[in-house]
Amino acid sequence: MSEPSGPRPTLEAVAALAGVSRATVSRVVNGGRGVREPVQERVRQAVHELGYVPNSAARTLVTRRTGAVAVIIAEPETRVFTDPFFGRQLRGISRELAAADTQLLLMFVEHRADYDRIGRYLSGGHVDGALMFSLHRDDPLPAMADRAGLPTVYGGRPGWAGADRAPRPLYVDTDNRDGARQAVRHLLGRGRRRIAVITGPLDQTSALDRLDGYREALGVPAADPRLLADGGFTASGGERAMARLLDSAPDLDAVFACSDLMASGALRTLRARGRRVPDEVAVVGYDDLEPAAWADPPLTTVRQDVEEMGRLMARLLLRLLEVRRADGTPVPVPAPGTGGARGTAAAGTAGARHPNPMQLAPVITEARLVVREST
Amino acid sequence: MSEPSGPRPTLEAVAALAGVSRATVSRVVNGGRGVREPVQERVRQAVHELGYVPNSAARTLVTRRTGAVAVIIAEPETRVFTDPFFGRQLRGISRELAAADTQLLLMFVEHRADYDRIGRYLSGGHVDGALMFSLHRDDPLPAMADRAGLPTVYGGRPGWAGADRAPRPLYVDTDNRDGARQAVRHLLGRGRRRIAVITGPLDQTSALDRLDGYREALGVPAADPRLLADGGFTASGGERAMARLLDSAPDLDAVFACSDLMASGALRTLRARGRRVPDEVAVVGYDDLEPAAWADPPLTTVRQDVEEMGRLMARLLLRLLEVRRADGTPVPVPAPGTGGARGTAAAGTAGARHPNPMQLAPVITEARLVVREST
DNA sequence: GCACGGTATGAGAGCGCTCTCAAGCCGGAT
DNA sequence: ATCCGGCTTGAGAGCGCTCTCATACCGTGC
Repeated sequence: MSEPSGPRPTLEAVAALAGVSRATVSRVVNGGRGVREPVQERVRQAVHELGYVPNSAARTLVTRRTGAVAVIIAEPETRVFTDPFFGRQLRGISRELAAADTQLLLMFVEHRADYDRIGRYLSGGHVDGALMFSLHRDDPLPAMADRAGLPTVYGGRPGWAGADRAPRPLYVDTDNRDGARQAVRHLLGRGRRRIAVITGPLDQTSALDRLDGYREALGVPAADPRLLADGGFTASGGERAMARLLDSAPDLDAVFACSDLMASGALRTLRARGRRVPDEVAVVGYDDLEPAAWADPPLTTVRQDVEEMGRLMARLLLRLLEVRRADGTPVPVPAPGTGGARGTAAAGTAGARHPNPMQLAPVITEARLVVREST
Repeated sequence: MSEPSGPRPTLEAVAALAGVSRATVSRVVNGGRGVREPVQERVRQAVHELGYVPNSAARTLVTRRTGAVAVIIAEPETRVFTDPFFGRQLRGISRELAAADTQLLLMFVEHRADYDRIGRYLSGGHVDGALMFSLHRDDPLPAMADRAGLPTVYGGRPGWAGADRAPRPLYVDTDNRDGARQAVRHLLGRGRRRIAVITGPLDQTSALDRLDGYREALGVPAADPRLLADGGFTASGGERAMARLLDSAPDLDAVFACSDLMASGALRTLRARGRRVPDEVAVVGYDDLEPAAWADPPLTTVRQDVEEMGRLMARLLLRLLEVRRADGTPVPVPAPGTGGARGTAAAGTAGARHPNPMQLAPVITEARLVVREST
């Protein structure tokens, strides 16, 4: 506490001051199991006096644990910071990791070259595990993590989940299909008959699943191409998609936009073209984040607890790390539903002393319609 | 490349395969200075064959460098992820750090307890330096970084900058005062006479400086309290502030909101109260981020290149680390303007072999009015 | 009195890397 | 031939920690 600069004190120094061995100090610093109370007290006193802080590199070198996890966002476009979705999820993750004293390493993938750097990083033993978001089809990241033997949890169901590929991926997702069904049924219930859909990029499962829900609710084998447009999950994409839809199907009386951001874009186009909402065209969004509440008129939307999803991802990963550490072997992941967890079940007992590996299963959270003035 | 699991290969293994010593492999891995080409080739071959990746903990242990910097966001409220400002800045930082192969550790401070954890972390040698944002008055973080001897660059001028306290802080900011002056002069130029201001939290220098610019442009020693309201830099805060202003000064004909987000909130209130924009009330925002372009009507605002500010922060820190490494001594920071750098000058020669310590100065970037329909 | 099991502490090896220093080698100047 | 300087390479110490193993110590039960 007294020497601000100069070499940082080591275990050795603390041991000398406390009149014990390095090993004993190490024990005290790591919980003190098997050290008598008076000795512990002496050691803690010395630690305080010298302002000792363990050197993380040395610790990592021998324990093979870094106490950090990587959060990788594979979104090449500007979406990450214009869509509050990522921020919210990140916040949930950050909170949960902080509670477990685990550090968060943020990495963005924007260019081809980034994959190299990140691949090297993941195999470099810098982190204990990884959280990955918003993967598109054929993203090389999962294979990299797999090869590096790095425990990974995905945000959103990865494309190969359910396929034969082993090991089964661990992920957190909402029930996109059901959410979309609720949205479209709501529109049908209000008498709308020409319901268009603005989808996300169709190489992402969340976008595909929402489109599937739309089809199911309508009871059609495939969506009418004139009523379908890809808005790329961005506001300006939603704007353009809405324009295309109005051109190809001028008689539409409702739009289901697969994200609030796209819905807000759609609202702008509708206003520009003089279509009144919801009188002439009803609009439903998805996410229930800021853009929904601020839109004019406020959006009917499908609520998903994004922050909670982030927290669940973090908990799942921390749990996976705990289990791995206990027995060293990779853990089989049951499919969601079949003995797996639903809702927050998997994380409910995060404090259990002996984690049950069977709880390491994908988590599907609920989606729920929130009705506002746009419908 | 063949063994996916099993213990990761070490320098030793590579050395054995290449038929050289550990030291030589180390040299090749770190650039190969002083190693003959055929030997280098043999080593690289072995590295490739074994899929060798250096162990970062071991390296850090001896070099005392981690290759990571902490980004600390001291925003207790939900502002961080609703205001695109942070995201943009983070993006700039992330890009610049990635280019320098430096990792980004993200930490949020939300509760009192977080300070402890972060303090410990900063003194634990986990990172080589820190970037801090959005500090409020009396934030304990700068003192912590200082005590830990951690090179730090601030986003936005810290409160004590210019005071006697040594060492002078290194920061990146825009010319908030000038930006505000431009905004208010613009309103005056259009014949507005009762111009209100919605400020940010007045324990932040950026909020204070913008308020100062407002006063200067109006040529008054202090703002009329009926024309001033704190909007806390949030959308809903702007909404409430606008309502208060309309109550206390019903005859106002213009509002300068010190962020786009607050301006969008103000627009909502104005619309709700039936005041036409810009006919009855002109509105100017600040930032020129998404909310400005999407607002209805689109906002006249003061543009600052937020992403560039992030990049500059990162560059400044990297530079500082480079200099520290070279001579080990703390570097004096000249005041901005007095021999310091303006605009991007400080970062212009980032690739110089022998960095000039004199370039390690606060950077003030330009603010520029962008006129749109709201005025 | 002595063997015994259990617990508290210390000694010391080693985690994987970098870096200093000494040794070896070569060509050119003496 | 001899020496010198520069360049390339290897040997080995050591970064700060954890963890195994041996040792010392204690109280029991025979």
